[in-house]
This record gives sequence, structure tokens and C-alpha cells, in this order.
Amino acid sequence: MYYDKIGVTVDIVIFTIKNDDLQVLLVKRKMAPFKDQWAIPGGFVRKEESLKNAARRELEEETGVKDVYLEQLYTFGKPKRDPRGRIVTVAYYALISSNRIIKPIAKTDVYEADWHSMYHLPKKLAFDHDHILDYALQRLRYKLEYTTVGFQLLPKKFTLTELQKVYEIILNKKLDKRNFRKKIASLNVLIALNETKMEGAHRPARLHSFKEKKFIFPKGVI
Amino acid sequence: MYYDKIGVTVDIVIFTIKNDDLQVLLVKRKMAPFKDQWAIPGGFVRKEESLKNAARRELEEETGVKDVYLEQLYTFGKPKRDPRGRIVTVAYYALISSNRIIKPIAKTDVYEADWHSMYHLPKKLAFDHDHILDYALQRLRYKLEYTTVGFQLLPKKFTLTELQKVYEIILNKKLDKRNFRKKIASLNVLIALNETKMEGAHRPARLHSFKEKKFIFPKGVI
DNA sequence: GCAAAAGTGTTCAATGTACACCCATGC
DNA sequence: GCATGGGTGTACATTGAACACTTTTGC
Repeated sequence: MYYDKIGVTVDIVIFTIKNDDLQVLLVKRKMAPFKDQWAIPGGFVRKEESLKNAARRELEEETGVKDVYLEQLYTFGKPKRDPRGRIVTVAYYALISSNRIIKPIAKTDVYEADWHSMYHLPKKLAFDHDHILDYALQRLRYKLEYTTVGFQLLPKKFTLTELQKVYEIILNKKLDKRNFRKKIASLNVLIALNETKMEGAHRPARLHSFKEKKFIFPKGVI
Repeated sequence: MYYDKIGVTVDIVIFTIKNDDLQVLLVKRKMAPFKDQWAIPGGFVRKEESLKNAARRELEEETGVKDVYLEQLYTFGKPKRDPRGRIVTVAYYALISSNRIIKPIAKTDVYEADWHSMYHLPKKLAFDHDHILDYALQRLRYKLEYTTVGFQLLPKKFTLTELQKVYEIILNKKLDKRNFRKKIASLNVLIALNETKMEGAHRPARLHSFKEKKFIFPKGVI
């Protein structure tokens, strides 16, 4: 049976919260196409690995981090999106707690890698990666409100103020402290620890941890 | 540059409401693999067409219908999902008003095509198509509640009772007539026509039409 | 004692849910 | 006149939004 074969890549939008900012990992390409432009990390899917494993492999190559929240975003496949030929990309996004990352790893001489603020991205990204980032931010914001993905961006122990900051940074708006805490409490997914965190000349904040190993999704939410 | 090339298909879950039932179009394979098993219609993406166009082409080949609501669902790509080799499939789902379909079209001698109730599917479908259908139903139910996709399953003019029936069939539960109408009214997307529909020995029902050409999605909902 | 962030409740508005009767028609 | 589905409103519960003061600490 004959059919056209097509290159399949995975591209990964890797989010983290750094310096009170929503940041995304970009790589600067040192080879054509789009030489010297910033892009989302990604690579070809190998014959014997699943899409998700390909994404996990790329993610680990870039960040050195395993066991990360990783979710398929969308598949982009316009015929001309890659000048090298017909290439379809399955986009994923990942959420990493900033404390887990020391430094992004640039793959040997292929490119450099660095964090960029989602709110001040380089002008024009390679391929259709502007579009992918747009879409990823939309999805992240959406899921933040209806699921507990936000917890993935924090270390195991965190204060409620830190959690609120994550929400504020991603949604890009101030939230009311009392309403926020009421909402989080109603989810019933946090354990209040008998530990506090001191930081500056004020009352110490109670540390909390996330109850569930697994994330909680309202039924049908993707 | 070397990379593994992979076959890319689109598979389409085509939903309609027929005989007060949520039905999906399946094709019976006449060739290996999965000979004589039912499958979702689909086919290989051609070199020069976008994923969505490939899906539209397949959809039209099966049903003869154009201008259909069509949305990307998810991309499935486990290495062993197709015994012929490494094939990744981008799944779509489509919603068709039953009045637009006369009869599904079986592609010449490749297979036969027929509608099946989502609630009484054949035992074991080809490939991972059970899983794809599961996922499609979840997505459909989810979007039904937060968007106006449901209107795509009705003809241009419809009664509120017909609309309610669509919701009840898909969600598989009874809804309260007054609350349903209040909710629909609050969406503000229907035009009450000066026409009625007589059907049986009772008060005729007012016909309505959908206001928007475009579908309405709350921001961020995918 | 004062600066700084932590922590905590109440009121009001909007939305969702439960529930029952009259209306227009064909026969 | 009766059987059938069409059409309508109100009371209550739940959820979301606005809003201000006391507590604990370091200096």
C-alpha cells in the first residue's frame, strides 16, 4: 500500500514561573531554516517511540528534568509550515516548578537555550511557533481555572500567597486574597503542614502541600 | 538532514442525531488489517493538503456533505497502534444535521459504511478506535455544555423541543424544560421565527434559527 | 512601635435547580 | 371533550464578587 510519508515532530512549550514572571524555554537556532531565530524546543519523533515519549525525551534533553506535567496541546500541519518539506508537529506543553531547573541545556552546538518572558517574547519566532505559544497560553489559562494544573508550577511545599501569585501571573490580573483562599479551600486538595516559611520582617506563612498524586480534572475537561 | 518518516492519517468521528439517538458513522473494512471489523472513516494525509483539509476531504467522500462543523480532537501515535507500520493519526470530530445526509457512501469495494448508535457500538473496533470514540463523546458532551456546538446537529429551522432532545440524547439524561429554555434564552443566539411546525394533534411549536454564522466559544475553551 | 505580609467573614448579586399548570391543536 | 406536546414563572440553594481589619514577625 502506498502513501505519502511525512515528517512528524513534537514541539514543547515549557512553562515555568521565574522572577514573578511566566517564562517559556526557547532555543536559538544555529542552522537553517530560521537560523538565528528563537523557537520552541522540539525534534523528530523516532520510529519506535510514542508521541508523548518523544516529548518527554526532548523535554529531558532540554531541562534535565523528569516526571513533569506534560499534556498534548494541538497538532499543526499546514503544508508550508516548514520550508524543509512536509512536516507535521504535535505540540505539547509542560509545567515545571522553577526550583527543579538549574539551567536549560543547549544541545551541542545546535543552538543556545534560554528562558523568555511570555509577556515579552522575541519579535518573530521560527516556523508557526508564535501561534503555538499563543495557543498554549490560552490553554494554560483555561485549565488553570478549571483544574489543578497550577500546582505543578510550585515546589512540593508552598504558601498560599505563592500559589496565588502563580494564578495572578498566568492570568495576568490581581486576585482577591480572601476569595482566592476560599476557592482553593473548597477544592479540598491541599494539606496544611505544621511548618511555616519565614521571609522578611512579617508574620511567617503556613506551608501547604498538594494532596493528590494525580491531578484533578472535572469530567470531560481536556 | 535525516529523520524517520511516518505515515500520517486523519480519522473522523462523524456524529449525527438519528432516530432520537446519537449515531456515528462507521465503515466495515474489507481488507487487512482488521478485515471485517468496524472502524472510524479516515485516510492518509496527502503531501500537499492541510490536516483539516484532509479531514474535510474524507468527510465529504463518506457523506457527500460540505460545510460541516469539524474540530481537531487529539493525535494518537503509539508505535504499535497500526500493524502496517508506524502511523500517527490526527483525530477529528464532525457534527452533521441528520437532514443533510441521505445515505453514507461506501468507497468503492473498500468497505461498507453505516450509522451506529454511540450507545450500542460493535464489540471491538479496528485499531484504537474504541478509544477515539470514547474521547470524542467526552469532548462533545463537554463542549455541548459550554458552547453552542449543539446547534450544528439540527437543520436551519428547529423547535426548542428538538434542541432540548439533542442535549438530552448527547448528555444521556433528562433535562427540565423550563430551565433548559431559560438557559438557551440567556445565550441570546436564537431568533424566534414567525413560523410554526405542526406535528401531531397538539399545539404547533414555534420554529427558531441560529443567529450566528460563527459558533460562540467562551474565551479559552477549546 | 512600625513596617510588612499573613490570615480571616459577611453581604450582595448572579446563576442554577426544583417544581405545576394552562394553551393550542387534531381527532 | 380529551389526548398530546407547547409554552410559561417563582422560590430556594449555590456560587461568585466586593470589601477591611487583626495577627505575627524583624528591626
